[in-house]
Amino acid sequence: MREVPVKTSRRAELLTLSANLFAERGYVSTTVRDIADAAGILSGSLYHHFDSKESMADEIITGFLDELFGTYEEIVAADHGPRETLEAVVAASFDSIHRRPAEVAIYQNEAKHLMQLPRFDYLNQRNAEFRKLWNTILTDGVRDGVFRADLDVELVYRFIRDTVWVAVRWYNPEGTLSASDVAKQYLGILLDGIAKR
Amino acid sequence: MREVPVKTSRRAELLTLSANLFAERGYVSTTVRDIADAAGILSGSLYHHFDSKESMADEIITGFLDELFGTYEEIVAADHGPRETLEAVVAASFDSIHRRPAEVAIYQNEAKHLMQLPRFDYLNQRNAEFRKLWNTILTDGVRDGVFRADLDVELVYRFIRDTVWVAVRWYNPEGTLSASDVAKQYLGILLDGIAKR
DNA sequence: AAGTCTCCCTAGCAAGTGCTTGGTAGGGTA
DNA sequence: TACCCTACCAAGCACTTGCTAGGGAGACTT
Repeated sequence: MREVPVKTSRRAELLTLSANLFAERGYVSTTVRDIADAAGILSGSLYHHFDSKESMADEIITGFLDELFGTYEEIVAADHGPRETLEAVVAASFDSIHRRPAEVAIYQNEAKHLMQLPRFDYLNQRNAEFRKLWNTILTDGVRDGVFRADLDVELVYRFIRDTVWVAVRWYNPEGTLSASDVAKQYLGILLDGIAKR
Repeated sequence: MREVPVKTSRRAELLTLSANLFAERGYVSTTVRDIADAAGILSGSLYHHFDSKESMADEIITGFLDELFGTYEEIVAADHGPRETLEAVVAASFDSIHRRPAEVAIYQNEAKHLMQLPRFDYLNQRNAEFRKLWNTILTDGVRDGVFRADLDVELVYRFIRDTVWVAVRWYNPEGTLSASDVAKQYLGILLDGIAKR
């Protein structure tokens, strides 16, 4: 009934491997032969583990999004104020960039194209969830007088969303700058601006 | 000696067309047959106008970057203060998103991969120029007391760069929100933050 | 009238694409 | 002994990729 560890181990290994390749070279530019080469097997052998190249990407993205939104739900459930919630969500996002850079990169770079396939319909749902999350935080914050009243909430949402995720392009998990450092710096700019008082 | 208008017209037509396709579907996913179909000709006929698919992308990106950096140079040459320069550069960038969304999208999405080809070495140079531009503006601003002293200039540069360009993903040139509207909102957040005083 | 140039077509090639097939070595289970 | 499982290989199929060779119709130039 339970999955045997050994079975999932090889799958997970191959998924991690292909996630890195997808992130580096892009989904379409990564061939099944590339993946197989990296794994030290032949391309046909991949199809013992997976139905298709597409299903590999699916599994990678699904796993990532499930974990990410699990974290978001915990934060929202904690039910702190808008500002604390915003800070926690931003911190959690940068943390996911730190821990799963490949998955974030794939989500960033390939989602737009994959979303068009029926199989990846859930990406649209996740986007809607994400948008709702941010709109709630920002709207609550404006209502409570924590955020400026003249904000275009929809626009601010887009700015935050894009700015946070796009950091995956330059963030180095092994670098001296930690994810929480980046989050603090970013929140400093976002909340108080770069202009001197 | 001079190029005949008709000659460049057809080229320009095909370039605009392929730029749109590259932006929508991505460079690798756009086939020469896709481009030819959109132009109403056969794929082989494209090679009367261009050496290769790669040279089409090259010409598109080069044209865009030359224009963009021309504008930047004018702004820097005007030699206003750091804050005004920053505002002008941001405004010019959003304006280029408005006028050439396809080119910006291509630059955003494909530069990373194209840069690895010797032919596209100039992308690295342009990146260096861009970085220098922003570092100068920010460093000068900190020196003059216009920007906060505790800024990590390198980090702020990355945030601004990415945030501005990534807007091409959602900005709609035909929408109600103009490029200067977006620039104003963005500068409001960047300079003064979203938190209420 | 002859030549040249632009723009396109017909037809195809070599290299690569995702994926399928039949088969096998090694291990565990009854 | 008989059976099944996991993980893989060898070979190749149908199709797509960027690109090429050679030619032809029409407009312009000389």
